[in-house]
Amino acid sequence: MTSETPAPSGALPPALLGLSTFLLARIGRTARGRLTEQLAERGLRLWDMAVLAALADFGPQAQRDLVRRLGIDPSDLGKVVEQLGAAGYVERSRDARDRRRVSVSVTADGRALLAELEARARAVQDEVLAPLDAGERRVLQELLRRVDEGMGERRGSV
Amino acid sequence: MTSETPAPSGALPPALLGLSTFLLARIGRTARGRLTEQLAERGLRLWDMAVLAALADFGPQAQRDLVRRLGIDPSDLGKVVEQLGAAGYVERSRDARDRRRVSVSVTADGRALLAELEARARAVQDEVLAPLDAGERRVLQELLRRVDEGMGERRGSV
DNA sequence: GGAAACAGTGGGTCGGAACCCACTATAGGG
DNA sequence: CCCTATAGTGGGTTCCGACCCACTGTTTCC
Repeated sequence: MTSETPAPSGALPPALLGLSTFLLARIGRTARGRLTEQLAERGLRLWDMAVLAALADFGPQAQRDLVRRLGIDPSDLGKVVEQLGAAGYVERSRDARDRRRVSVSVTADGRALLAELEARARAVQDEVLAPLDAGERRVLQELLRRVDEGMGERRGSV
Repeated sequence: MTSETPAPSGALPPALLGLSTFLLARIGRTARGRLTEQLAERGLRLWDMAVLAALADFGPQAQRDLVRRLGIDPSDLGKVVEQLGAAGYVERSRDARDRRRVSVSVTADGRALLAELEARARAVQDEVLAPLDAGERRVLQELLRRVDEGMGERRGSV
């Protein structure tokens, strides 16, 4: 019944733990890691989820819109959409008005998948935020939302 | 005065923004990235700072202790210490009691460097947490600290 | 009708982080 | 004294995400 985790014997340096920057980096990394793990169980990555969410929330749109919205590289998006398409989670069709564009839409299967992924994400969340009660989680969520809003977006937003 | 950042035209999917997991992943990634940037200007990486902080906070110790404390790979730590030593930020000496061990301590230069790095980290923090006032930052810090404490530590803690 | 801009695709590169193994030197227990 | 465990070093590999270029087809503007 030995722990699966090697686990540091001592505590981390207060000099680091006192920096929100550092905590954010550290916790964010863990959250990201666990989320990625969950997605990997379905053979997916963060971008897949982001694309599905964008399509579900904003409706069918051209790849170029997804590129701008998500800050993903056009080439990479192509690959993501290709995979999602092959698996039946999204559909692609040439835009009749502008035949350069490929309009992408999420299928029913895609929506179902997204729901599952969101559930997994929420599970990760419950794990990570375990020390906080419901009220505190709401406060945290709100603070994070505002921080996120204010962040000058650079590349690779997701 | 055109923005240096390409910047997504539209907003991100609410389905994602509603997940704290996602916000943490995203913000944490940004924080980490900017911090890494700052360190890179001095030719350093996160591990360098972590090691300096650990030495400053807990005093001279063997590499093996740093390995356990920080959850870093022993081999990687060796490289970090080697670099820091070459630059004069830490000193290494064989432990007289147990000559297998290499005791590492931070030098005056190392402390000065650490102070500078902390200042840079705080600058990043001011940037990232700009939307929050002082009180809110304190709340956030406290929530993060508790979340961090509760996180079952896996590998690569820093 | 031709030139220039744009959407998308395919095929890469590059750098970083995590990880791992083989080896030396030392310690400590029987 | 031998055998095993430990500390550290050197030299790798592997994986992934971000990035980039060259190219095709299409539109737009003159």
